Amino acid sequence: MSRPAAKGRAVAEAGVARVSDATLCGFIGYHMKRAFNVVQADLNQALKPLDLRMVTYSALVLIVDNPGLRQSQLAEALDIERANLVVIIDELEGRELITRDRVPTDRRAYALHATLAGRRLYDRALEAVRDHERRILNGMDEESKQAVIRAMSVIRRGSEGG
Amino acid sequence: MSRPAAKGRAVAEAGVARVSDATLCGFIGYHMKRAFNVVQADLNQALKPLDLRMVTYSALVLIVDNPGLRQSQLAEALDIERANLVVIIDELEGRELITRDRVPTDRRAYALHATLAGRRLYDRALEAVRDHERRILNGMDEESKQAVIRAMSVIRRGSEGG
DNA sequence: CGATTTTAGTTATAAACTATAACAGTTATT
DNA sequence: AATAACTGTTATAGTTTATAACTAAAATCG
Repeated sequence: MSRPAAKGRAVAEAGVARVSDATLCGFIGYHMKRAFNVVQADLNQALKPLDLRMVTYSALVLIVDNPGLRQSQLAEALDIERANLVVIIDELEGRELITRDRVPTDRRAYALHATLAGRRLYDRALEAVRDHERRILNGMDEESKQAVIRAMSVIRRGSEGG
Repeated sequence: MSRPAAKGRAVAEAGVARVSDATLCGFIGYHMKRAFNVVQADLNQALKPLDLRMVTYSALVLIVDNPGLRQSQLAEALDIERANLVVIIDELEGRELITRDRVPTDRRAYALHATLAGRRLYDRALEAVRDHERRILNGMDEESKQAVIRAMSVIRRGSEGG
């Protein structure tokens, strides 16, 4: 009788009543991380039926869109180490979604090309990712989307020049 | 003489002239990932002198701001597994930045508190992170920042309800 | 030309991060 | 009192990311 015990909480004190992240909320980066976690989780969920992860999906898209791409170009575009790209390419090639074609004029390099199966999966994946974005953006208006893209570009640009 | 060879490019064809990420650029998630990579790299760089990483920094901030916090509360707030939080707390405790205090009313739990050294590091870290944000946002106007925060909140909210 | 340096792809390996299951001790439920 | 649920922990395996070293081929330069 003497203690209402908020929302059915039991006797033992349960630390703080509510965790405040007010300080962290003062930083854009915090909001970006939290939101990106959601995006990544949902995206991987959306790609799972196609047996793709974020990185294999991105790689496939760039290979389809840039026929003849070299592995080192792809690694740079994806911002991952050449060494780590190898296993990704191995996987896509093993599933016969892409081919590694020796380049006659530079026998060190491989030119990457998507197979028909690769292009078909590309189409399906694109569809799945469009659905995913519609879902996570939840009816966000076009203006807001553009504002985000502009802001993200500012951040990205900053890391290049001086 | 017959071949200008764009921008001093040597004889062997170097795959595609320029990698197009136009398809991926159609997705907000892509822009977020690219930008977040930059943020994360710069943040970790900024925190390195203080021997903090993104996650240890976030944990320290939440502990300072929420005295008496339980590990399970912190794990949930940081969106990481209880099991994985243990080593993080171990590290902060080992450096005497925080203490694990047994709770008399619930002898399973530990209440987390920052030490004086922890609060001092908190202050320095906050300063460093503010500098970092100023750097990466590169003079972005307040309105754009708020637009980003609103958009990130929309994404984050979407993952909670139905 | 021939020696040296650079590049492309690869392998091996370590480090860091994440997820899962199982456990002891304690508290809550019925 | 018996059972279930919760807190922190350990162990472990899977993933991702970073680094160094290697082969083969091409570019550079005396």
